[in-house]
Amino acid sequence: MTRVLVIDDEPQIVRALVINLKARKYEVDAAHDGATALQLAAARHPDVVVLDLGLPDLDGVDVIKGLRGWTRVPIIVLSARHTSDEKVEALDAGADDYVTKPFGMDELLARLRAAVRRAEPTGADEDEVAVETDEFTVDLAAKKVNRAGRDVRLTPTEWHLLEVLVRNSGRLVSQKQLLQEVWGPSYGTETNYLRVYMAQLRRKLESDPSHPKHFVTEPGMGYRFER
Amino acid sequence: MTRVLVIDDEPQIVRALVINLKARKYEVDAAHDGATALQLAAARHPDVVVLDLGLPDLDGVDVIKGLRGWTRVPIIVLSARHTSDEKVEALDAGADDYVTKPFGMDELLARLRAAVRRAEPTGADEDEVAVETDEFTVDLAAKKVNRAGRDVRLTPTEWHLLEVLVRNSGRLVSQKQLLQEVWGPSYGTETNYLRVYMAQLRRKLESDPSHPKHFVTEPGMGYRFER
DNA sequence: CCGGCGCGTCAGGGTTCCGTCAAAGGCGTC
DNA sequence: GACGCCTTTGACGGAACCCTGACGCGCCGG
Repeated sequence: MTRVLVIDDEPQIVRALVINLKARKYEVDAAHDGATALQLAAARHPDVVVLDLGLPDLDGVDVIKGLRGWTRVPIIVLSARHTSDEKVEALDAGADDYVTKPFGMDELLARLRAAVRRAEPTGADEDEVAVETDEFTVDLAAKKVNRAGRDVRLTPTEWHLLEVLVRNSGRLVSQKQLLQEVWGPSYGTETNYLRVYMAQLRRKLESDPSHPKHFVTEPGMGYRFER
Repeated sequence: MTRVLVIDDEPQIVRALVINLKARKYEVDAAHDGATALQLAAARHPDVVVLDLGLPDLDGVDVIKGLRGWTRVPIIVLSARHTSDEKVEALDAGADDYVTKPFGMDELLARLRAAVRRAEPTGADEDEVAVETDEFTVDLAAKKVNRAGRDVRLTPTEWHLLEVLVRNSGRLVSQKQLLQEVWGPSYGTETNYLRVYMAQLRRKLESDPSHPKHFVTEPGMGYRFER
C-alpha cells in the first residue's frame, strides 16, 4: 500500500486530505509542524510527501532540504503563495511539484499519482540511510559522520558535498552536477570551490589525505565516492 | 548537455522558450505538431519534453500516450485550459507536470529543472546501463570500466570515445561522426586523433592490443565496437 | 618494383587541471 | 566592537592530459 505523509498546520486541510486519501486506499501519516514531519519521515519512510510551506516552526524550504539529505521521496508542495520566486525556490530546493491553494482535490490526487508512478520503478527508496567504509560511517538521516568512534564535525557545505557524493556512491559525479547541487543551479564552472572543499573532506575523513582511497578524483570529469 | 523537445503550434511561445532555454545552455529541438514531435522524440531522445496540449493534428493526450509507449522521458504539459478534468486526464495519461498558460518563465524553468533532476540518477533513458564483453565491463551510468576485477582509469577523451562506440555497439561508426561527437562539430578530418586514442583504448582494454577483438578498424570508413 | 595511402605506435612539449596554502570577506555571537 | 567560524578568492608548483610530428608497416595500384 502506498504511504503518504501529510504535513500541514491547518487541521481542516489535513482532515480533508486524510479522508480523501484513505478513501482511495492510501496509508496516511500526518504532522502539523516541521520537526515532527522530519521525524515521522525517517521513522515511516513514506512513498510520497505532501508539504505545506507555511509551518509554525521551520521554514518549508528547510523541511525539503532536510528530507533531501537522505531520501529521494517525491515531495509535493502546497502553498498559499502564488509568486514565482517562492515556487522556484521550493522546486530548486528539491520539491517535485508545487500546488497553490486553494487547490482542487482531483488535481492534487492526480499529481500525487503522477509523482508516485514515476518514483515506482527505481525500486527501493530503501537506499540505505547509513553508508560505511572501513574508516568511517556516514548516517544520512541523522546527518552524522563517525570516524574511529568519534563524531566528525562538518560545516554545512562540507556536509552537503559529502551527501551528494555518498548518495551517488560508486558513480562518477561530474563537477558541474556537484556545483549545481551544492551551490545552486547558477553555478557550474567554479571548480576551485570543489578543490577546496574536497581537500577539507579528505583531511577530515581520509586516513592519508594526500592519497585518498574513498574520494577519488577523475581528472577533467569529476569525483567519485568509493566505500 | 540537456536536450529539450518543445512542442507547440504558437510560434511566439516556441520562440520565447527556445531563446530562454538556449541562453541557459540547453540543447533545444522544436516541433509544431504532434506527428513531427513523435518523430523528433524518437530520433533525438530528449531529456525532457515540453508539450502544448492544443495541437493542430493530434490530441495532446495522444501525444503523451505515444511517448509513454516507449520512453519514460519527463513530460511537462502546457495548456490554456484551467479545468481540473483536463489536468487529471493529462497527468493520468503519463504527464509529469501541468502548467497553465499564461505561465511565468522562471517557474517553468524551475519545474523543468526539477523534472530533469529526478530523472537523472536513474541513469538509463537508454536501454542498457552496463555492457559486458568477455574481457571487460563498461558501466555507462557510473562511468566505470572494469577489467579482470580492477577498475581501469580512462581520461575524459578516452571515455567519451568509448561511450560513443559502446552506445552504437555492433554498428559501424564513421570517423567523421566519432570526431564530431567527441571533439566537436567543427572537427571531421583529424583522423590522427582517432588513431592515437583508439590505440590507447585498445592498450587499456584489449588483451592483445595489436590484434583487437572488440575495437575493430574498418579501413577508410570508421570503427566498430563488438562485445 | 616502387610510391602513395591509411593505419598503428611512440615520445616530447605546451596547456589545462588539480592539490595546497594563505588571506580576505561575511555573518552571527558574545 | 571584537571574536570565531565559515565561505570565497587568489596564487603557485606539480601532475595529468591533449595535441603534434615522426616513423614503420601493410596494402594497393601504377
